[in-house]
Amino acid sequence: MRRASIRQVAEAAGVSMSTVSNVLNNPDVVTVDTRRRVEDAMATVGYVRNGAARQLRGAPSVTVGCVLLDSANLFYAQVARGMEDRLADAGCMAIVCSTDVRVERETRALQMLEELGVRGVLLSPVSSRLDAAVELAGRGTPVVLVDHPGAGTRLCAVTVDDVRGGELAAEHLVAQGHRRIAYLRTEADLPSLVGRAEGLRRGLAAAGLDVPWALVGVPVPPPAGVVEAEAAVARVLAAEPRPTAVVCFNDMAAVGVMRGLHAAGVDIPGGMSVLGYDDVVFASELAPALTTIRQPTHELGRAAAELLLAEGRPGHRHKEVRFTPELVVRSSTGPPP
Amino acid sequence: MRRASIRQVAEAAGVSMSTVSNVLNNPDVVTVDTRRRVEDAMATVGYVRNGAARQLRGAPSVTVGCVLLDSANLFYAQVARGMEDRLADAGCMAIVCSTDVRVERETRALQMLEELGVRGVLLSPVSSRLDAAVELAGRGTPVVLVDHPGAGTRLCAVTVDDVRGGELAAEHLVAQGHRRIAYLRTEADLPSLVGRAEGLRRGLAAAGLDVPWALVGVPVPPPAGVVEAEAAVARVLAAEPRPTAVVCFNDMAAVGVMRGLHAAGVDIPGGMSVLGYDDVVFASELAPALTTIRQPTHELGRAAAELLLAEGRPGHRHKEVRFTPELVVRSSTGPPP
DNA sequence: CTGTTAGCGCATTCAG
DNA sequence: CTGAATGCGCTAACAG
Repeated sequence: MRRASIRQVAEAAGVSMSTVSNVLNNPDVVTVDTRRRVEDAMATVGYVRNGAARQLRGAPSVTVGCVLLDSANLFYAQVARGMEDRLADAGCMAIVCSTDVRVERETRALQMLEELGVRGVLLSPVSSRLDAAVELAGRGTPVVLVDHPGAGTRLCAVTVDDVRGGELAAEHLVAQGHRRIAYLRTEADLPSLVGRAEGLRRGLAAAGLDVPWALVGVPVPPPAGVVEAEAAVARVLAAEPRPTAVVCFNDMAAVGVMRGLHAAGVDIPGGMSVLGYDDVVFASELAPALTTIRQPTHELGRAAAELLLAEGRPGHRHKEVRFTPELVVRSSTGPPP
Repeated sequence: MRRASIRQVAEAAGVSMSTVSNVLNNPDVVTVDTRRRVEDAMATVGYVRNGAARQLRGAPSVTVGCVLLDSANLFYAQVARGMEDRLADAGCMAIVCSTDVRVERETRALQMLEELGVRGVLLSPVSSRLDAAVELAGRGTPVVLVDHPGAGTRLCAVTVDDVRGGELAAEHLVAQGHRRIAYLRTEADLPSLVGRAEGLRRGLAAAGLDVPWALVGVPVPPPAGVVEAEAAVARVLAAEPRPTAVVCFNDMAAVGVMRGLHAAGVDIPGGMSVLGYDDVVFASELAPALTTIRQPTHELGRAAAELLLAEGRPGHRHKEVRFTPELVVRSSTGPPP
C-alpha cells in the first residue's frame, strides 16, 4: 500500500496539484473555499506529506545527528535531552547514535548521517583525530563539537572548562589536607579527561606540591563503568604510599569506587576521600553523599543545538561556547586520616 | 554547494550513470576494472549517496522513531540504548523523541515521523488512548508498543509483567510485617502504573488484608520527579494511621522519598521502609541501599526493536513479548517500627 | 487565483 | 556489459 500523494488529493478535491501544494506551503494565496475543499480531500484520502520528496526538492532537513559516547550514560542522556528540546523548538528531531568510544562506530554513524542528509551533526568525538568531522563539515554538513574544543578546526564547539574542573578538585582536596591523590584515568585520550588531569596538576603545583609524587594515575580499562572502577580500587589501595583521596572521571565511576572501598572496609571519607564528576541526579543520595564537580548537562546540549541551528544563518562565524564547572561539596570528602 | 551526484561520478569516470548505480547496488555485474575506475571517481568527487532520493525511489528507510516518555530518565535511557543497539545491527538509526507524558507532544512526534517515512515507530504511549498509533499503523507505518500491552489493538508490544511487579512488592512488605502501605501515584493513567497498583492490591488481598485500608495512594503531581516525590513525603507521613512503608513508581522517586524522610528525621527502614522500582544502576549505592523491583531495560529495548524489524517479513503476526520483573532485596526495607 | 511543466538524485527498465 | 529514458512526490516558475 503506497501512501496517498498530492496527486490523489488534487483529484479528490478537483483541483490541480499545485493548488494542493499551495494550500500546504502558501495557504494565503488560495481561496478560503478551495482551501477547505482541499483540506477535506486530504483528510479523506489520508494524505501525509512525503519528507523524502521535499528534501530532494531542497527543503531543509528536519533531522539532526547526535553522535555521543554513550546515550545511556546519565551525563550524555541529559546532554541529549537538552539537544532534543532545543531541536524540537525548531521543529527538528534528533537521531542519536552511541559510539562507545569506538572510532569505527563514529565513522559509520557520520557516514550514515551524511547519506541521510541531516541538517547537521552534534558530535562528542571519540578522540582528537577530527579528520572525519572536518571533512564532513567541509562537504556541507555543519558539525558542532560537544565537550571537545576542536582547536584549529574551525568547527563550532560547546565545552566545559575542564582544566578549571581539575583545579577545583585539586584545590578542594589540598585545602582539606590531602597531599597524595589518586585519579582514575581511562585509555581513551578524551580531551575532557586530559584537561581535567592538567587541571589537577596545575592545582597541585599551585599548592607547592611535587606533582609527579602527589598525583598518581590509576588506569581503568574500558568500558570504564562501575565494575571497572570498583576493580581499580585495589590498585589505588596498593599504591605506596597509599593516596588519601581519589578523583573519579564521573559519578558512576565514583559509585564503583565507593563500592570497592566499602568492600575493602575503608571508611569514606575517614579512610579515603572520593570525588566524583558531573553531579548526576543521584549524587546527593549516595552513602555518603558525593562531593563532585557539576557540569551543566542540559544547557550544554541546548547550547550545542543552538549553535548548530545558527549555522548557515547570515552572519555566522566559528564560535566556541564554554561553560564553567562548579564544585559541589558534600560528605564523601574530608581531611585525610 | 550541492553534493556530487551519481552523474558527476559517471562523468569523472567516463561511464554512464547506470554503471555507477551498478557498482553501488550490483557490484558483480560490472568489470573489476571499471569498478575500480568508478570507485576512484567517487572518491575524487567526494560522492555521498543521497538517502532522500533512494527513499523516494522506494528503498526501505533506515530510520526508526523512538517515542518515549523521557529519554533522560535512566529507565528510558537504557531502553533507548537497547533499541539503538539492535537497530544498529540492522543498519538502522533511532530518532528519539521525548513526550514528557504530553499527548500533544506524542501526536506531533508521530506526525513528524510519519512524514519522514520512518521504517517504524517504537512507542511508549502517554495514555491508553492509542488511536493515533493505531491509525499510523493502519496507514502502513509499523508500531511496536513499549511498556504497554495495547490490548485489542493488533499492535505488537513489549511489556513487563507489572501486576507481578506489584505483587512482588506487596508480598515482600507483608512478609516483613507491614500492614499499611503507601504507594506513590502519578496523574497519568500509564498502564504500567495501574498494573502495579493492581498487583499491590492482589498481593495484599492474598495476604488477607483489607485492601482499601491497607493501601493508601499518595498523588505526586507532574513531572513526578525527585522534587515532587520529596514533597509527597509530607502527605504519607500525615496519613492516619501512618503507613509503615512506601512503594515508589521508580527509583528516582525513591531517591526523593528518601531525601524527604531524611529531612523529616525518619529512619529508613527503622521508621519507614522504602521500595523502589526499576533497579537503576545506582540503586545499590544509595543510603540505605534500595530494595527495588528490577526491570530488564536493555532487553526491553532490544526486543521492541527486534519486533519492529520483524514486521513486514513474511509470516508476521501480532505478538506480545512479556518480561518478568524481579525483586531485589537490599536495605531500605525492613520490619515496621 | 489556478493549472501546467520541469527537474531534484536515483534505480530500473529496455535497447543497443 | 553500457547508455538513454522513465518516474518516485514534490515545488518553483511560469502560463493562463
